[in-house]
Formats: sequence, C-alpha cells, structure tokens
Amino acid sequence: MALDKSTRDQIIESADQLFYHRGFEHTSFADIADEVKISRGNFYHHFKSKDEILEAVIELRLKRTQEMLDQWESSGQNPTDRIEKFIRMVIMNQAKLKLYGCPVGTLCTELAKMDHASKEHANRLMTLFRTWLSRQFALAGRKKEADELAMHLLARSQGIATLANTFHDEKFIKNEVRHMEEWLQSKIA
Amino acid sequence: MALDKSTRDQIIESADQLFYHRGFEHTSFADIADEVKISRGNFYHHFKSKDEILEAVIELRLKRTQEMLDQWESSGQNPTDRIEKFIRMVIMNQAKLKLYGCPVGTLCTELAKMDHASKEHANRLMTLFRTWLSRQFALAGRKKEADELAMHLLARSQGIATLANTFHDEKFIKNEVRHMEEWLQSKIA
DNA sequence: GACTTTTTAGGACAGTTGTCCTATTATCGA
DNA sequence: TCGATAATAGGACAACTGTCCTAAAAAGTC
Repeated sequence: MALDKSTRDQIIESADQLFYHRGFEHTSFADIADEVKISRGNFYHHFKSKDEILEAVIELRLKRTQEMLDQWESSGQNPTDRIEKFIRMVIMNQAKLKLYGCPVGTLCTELAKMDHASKEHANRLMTLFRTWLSRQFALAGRKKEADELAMHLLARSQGIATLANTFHDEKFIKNEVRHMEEWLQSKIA
Repeated sequence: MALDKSTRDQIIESADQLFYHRGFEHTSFADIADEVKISRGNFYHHFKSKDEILEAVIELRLKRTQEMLDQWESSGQNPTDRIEKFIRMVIMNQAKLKLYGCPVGTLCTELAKMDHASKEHANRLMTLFRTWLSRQFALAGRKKEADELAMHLLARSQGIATLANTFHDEKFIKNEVRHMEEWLQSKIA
C-alpha cells in the first residue's frame, strides 16, 4: 500500500472547504472532483460513498480543533486568557463568518435537519469546545458552574455567527465580542 | 378565477412545515405532493417553480410573524413585558427548537449557503424581530442603544436555538432564558 | 344545457445525483 | 525486469430531481 496521501487528502481538504462554503447536501461529487481535478470514477477507490467523505471531513475537523485547543491550552497563560482566545476567534474569523457562518454550528444544524447518520459525530465538534471551555472555567475557580458558563459562551458565539451571516454587520460583531469580554471579566474576578 | 384557496394554501402550509423540519433543499416536490395528496403535475398550475413555493412560504411566515408581533404590541403592557414575550418564546417553542432549531435562523443559514435568490427575502424575517425589539427598547427609554440591545437579544436567542438543537438540553434552555430575563431587568431599570 | 375556464392527474422529459464497473496506466517489491 | 498491487479515467447505471405537456374532470357562467 502506497502512501496515497496526496490525492486522498486533497479530496478531504476540498470537501472540507466545499461543505463549509456550500453545505454538505448542496455539494456534489462533481463539485469535489472538479476542485481536485480528478475523475469521478476515481473517487470510489478512495471513498466508498459520500457519507464516508463526510466522516473523513468531520474527523479532520475534530483533529484540527483538538490541536488548536491543545495549543491554546499549552501556551502558558492563565485560563482567562485562554478563554479570551476563544472569544477573539470570532473577530479573527469574522470575514468567513459573514460569508458562511460558523463551520461547526452550520454543519450540526444541517445534519440535524437531514437526520443524517453522522449527526452525532458532527456534534462532537461542538462538544470539543464545550468541554474545553468548561475545563478553563473550572481551572479559573468556577468549577461548580463551569459547564453552564461554557454553554453560555458557546451559545453567545453561535448566535453572533448566525447574525453575522445574516446581516454582515461588522460593528455588531465588535460590540458583541466586547460584551463577551466584559462578561468574562465579571465572571472571573 | 375561483377562490383556489384550499389547495394552494395546503401546498404552502405543507411546504412551510417540511422546509422547517427537513430544510428547503432536502424537501422535494414529491415530498410536498405526498403530504398534500396531490399529483406532482398539479403543482405547476399553482406554482411555476420550487423557488416560487419558497417565496410563498416566506411571505406566509412574514405575515404570521408580523401578526404575532402586532398582537404582542397591542396587548397593552409596557415594552419590558413585550420583550419578555419574545424571550419566553424560546421556552414555549423549546420542543421544536430541540428537533429543528429556529425556523428563522436555520432558513437564513441554509439560503445563505446556497446563495439563493430568496436569501434577502428570508433575512427580512430576522429583520422583523430586530426592528420590533429595537422599537420596544426605544419605547423603554433606551432609544440610543435600542438596535444594539435588540441585536444582542436576537443573537442570544439564536445561539440558544442552535445549541438546543445540538444538545437537547432542557436545563440549558431554562438557564439561558433566566439569564436573558435578568439581563433585560438590568438594562431596563 | 352548452360553453368556457379552472383544476386535476399522470406521464414524459432532460439533467443531475450517487454509485458501480471495466480497462488502462502507474507504482513498487522481489 | 517482471509480476502484483494501487491509482486513475471514463463511461454505464438506476434513481431522483425540477419542469413541462396533454388530456380528462370539475366548476362556474351565460
């Protein structure tokens, strides 16, 4: 078995982008094939079905998200600063949020509506953020309400992403991020 | 031209439900036809295309939303109580939110990804809530920040809907609604 | 009751979808 | 260098999509 990395990874990479930009169902095999510049038939040597590509994409996102969270965690600051990193992610990604919404939230929403088999798999992406945030709050001395605070922050950022996607309002995003930071300071005193 | 109400309205009604439950793209003509118990061919006497049904569905939702907001407005209470009605909508609809998310937010998100022609039309649903909330805050004496406060509340409820859909956590919904009510009290003193 | 218009049914249509098959080319180990 | 395996291309396939057409039934009008 050869390395096979190049082509397979290119497929996953392109599918990842397209699923984010156009949505899972609105992306066809032909779309991905065009992007990778590969014949449709060749697909089935790498993936048995479209659902299998989706699983690979979710797996890739899980891996990358975990890596990012690990990096945030080991960057030596205190938990509050780490939570700040999460909050500022909204600012950093605002251009894409305006165009495509949150990659995690929109995927979970779409798969939930389709009642897709990989729904729970995608939800683990959200859980990744939830448990990471929860741990930070616990480390910051709010162990008892850690999960509640984590869910609150997660919900706020999801809502911002949805409205950023709808209204494309930069000032709104900046305002909300500032409010989240103030809220964080009020909770971690 | 006869009244034509019954069948046409049944189509819109069924499409409205199906688009909410399964999403616009994931709903086919056959699905709606089955639901209304009508032949596929008969569709094109009432609607020239699927997009035309979508427009009718959005128009229906706009009308019903406007009626609901008008009713809230004329129910004789003060602006704060009216905003409370908006907040408590999250509790009232929690069962459906868990299953399908917010009908407004999920539609806007889906059409944005498809870059659908009716995208802006759907966004007006969100704007309806935005301007209504904004007016309530203005009436409550927060004229200067009215739109900002409206957007904040809208974002919070959107985020709650997304996470309700993902995690099906009733306690989370209750908590967040309570926090929104406390936030409202703190803003309208 | 005859005539016009609206409503309905059912099937035809071309295009696209995800899936699969086969044959050719490339790669790699012995 | 040869044989086995992996990778690729291209097309076939049935199922489904939205769309359209025609003819029959129903409703309404005079």
